[in-house]
Amino acid sequence: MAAADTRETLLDAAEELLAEQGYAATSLRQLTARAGANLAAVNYHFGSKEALAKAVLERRIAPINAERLRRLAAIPPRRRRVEAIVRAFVEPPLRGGAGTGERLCRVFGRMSVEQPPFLRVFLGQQFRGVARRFHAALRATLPGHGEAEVWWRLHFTVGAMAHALQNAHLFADFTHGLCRADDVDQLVDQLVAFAAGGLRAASTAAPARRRA
Amino acid sequence: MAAADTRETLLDAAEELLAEQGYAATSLRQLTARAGANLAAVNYHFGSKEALAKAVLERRIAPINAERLRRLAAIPPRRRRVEAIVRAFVEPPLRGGAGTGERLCRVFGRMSVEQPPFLRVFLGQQFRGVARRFHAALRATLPGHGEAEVWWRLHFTVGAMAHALQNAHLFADFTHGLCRADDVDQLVDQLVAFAAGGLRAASTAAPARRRA
DNA sequence: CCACCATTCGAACGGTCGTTTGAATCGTTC
DNA sequence: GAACGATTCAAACGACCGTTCGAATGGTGG
Repeated sequence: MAAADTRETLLDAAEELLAEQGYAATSLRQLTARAGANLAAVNYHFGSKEALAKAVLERRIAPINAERLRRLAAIPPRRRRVEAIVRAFVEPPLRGGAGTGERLCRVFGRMSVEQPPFLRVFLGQQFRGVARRFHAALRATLPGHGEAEVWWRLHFTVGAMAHALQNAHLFADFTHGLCRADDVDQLVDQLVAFAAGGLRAASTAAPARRRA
Repeated sequence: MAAADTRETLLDAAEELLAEQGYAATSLRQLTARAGANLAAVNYHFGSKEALAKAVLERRIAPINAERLRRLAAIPPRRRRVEAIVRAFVEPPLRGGAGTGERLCRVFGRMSVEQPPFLRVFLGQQFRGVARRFHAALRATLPGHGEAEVWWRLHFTVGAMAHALQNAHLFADFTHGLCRADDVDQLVDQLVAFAAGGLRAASTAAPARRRA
């Protein structure tokens, strides 16, 4: 097998296993076995397990964030409604770069939750710029909402997206197969409607609030 | 130290570490050291690491779900608006049983994402009943929405809740401290407004949809 | 054909993991 | 105070971890 092939195969196997089991629970022996490569190949091609995990994310994040910004910019000013902005934000990661939508999103979700210390700074840097752009676009479309409020709601949207894919199986059980998160079209439509509704909700007054 | 104390101390230490690092990344040596107990204490009191993790969840889930149902039932029929139902659903886990709100929710989030195989069935059983009750209550308040649709949106609400706490630190960085997830009052208010808005959003038509 | 460099391979390293064991210790009961 | 069950303890078990190393292998340019 050519060297480039081995590298790519390792990245694919790592992407699968990180999505299924997370970072700590995935061993290099299991990973290289699935990739049909030698155990030492990971350290030869990437240097370490951490570097491999980083490479898995790097391979996907950049194209997805670029696609998000491309779609955001492509929305005609007359159609700058919340739905369109949310769709530009959630659809690229859900559909993935190359048919890897669900798996990729699960990797992100896992990593962002497991947060191996070496990834915190890295993940923050990768998403900060895109988040700012969408935050600004949403504020422009929702003039009555405060800055913090829109941040909160964008954050909630990310959570809804990540969770829906993470727990696709559990969710299908809950609903006796009524809702299937592997139907990406349905998922995107439902998520866009929900998040847009949440973003548009009346601004919270914030003063004197009741306790329980 | 009395036996009951050791048991409880182990549960507390496990709750902290599972929230911070997840299941796979937490070792029993680290855990027992923090609890000031002997390494063998875990296997003596709980039988295994898996059983300890299960016990951590069991200690909290039942009271929280009971509180959810209590609050749901306590809503006067005249005030059965979406906001009240959502608040009854999200506030008990966020505030936690005994000042442990954030930590507990992080444990849930971690576990539901990491999904150690031995916990999948367990978690499903614990939440199925409560989820059904809230699904029914929401449908009664939102007569125009379909069954699957309300399931989707309840699922999204859970994701928003879990994610907001999981990534509290990252989020505070993004917003330069503008949004602090450790301010539970603010978090609950923002989440209730967002989720209620999302739940109330117009029903998705579902037919012929565009592709990007 | 040969020398060369990149890659693969089997084997081992030290270290940590969850678990088990058997003896030491504690609190209670007679 | 002696006997006893419950609990704690130090130590070790085998297994698996990420990483490293030197030899074997492969294709390429001289």
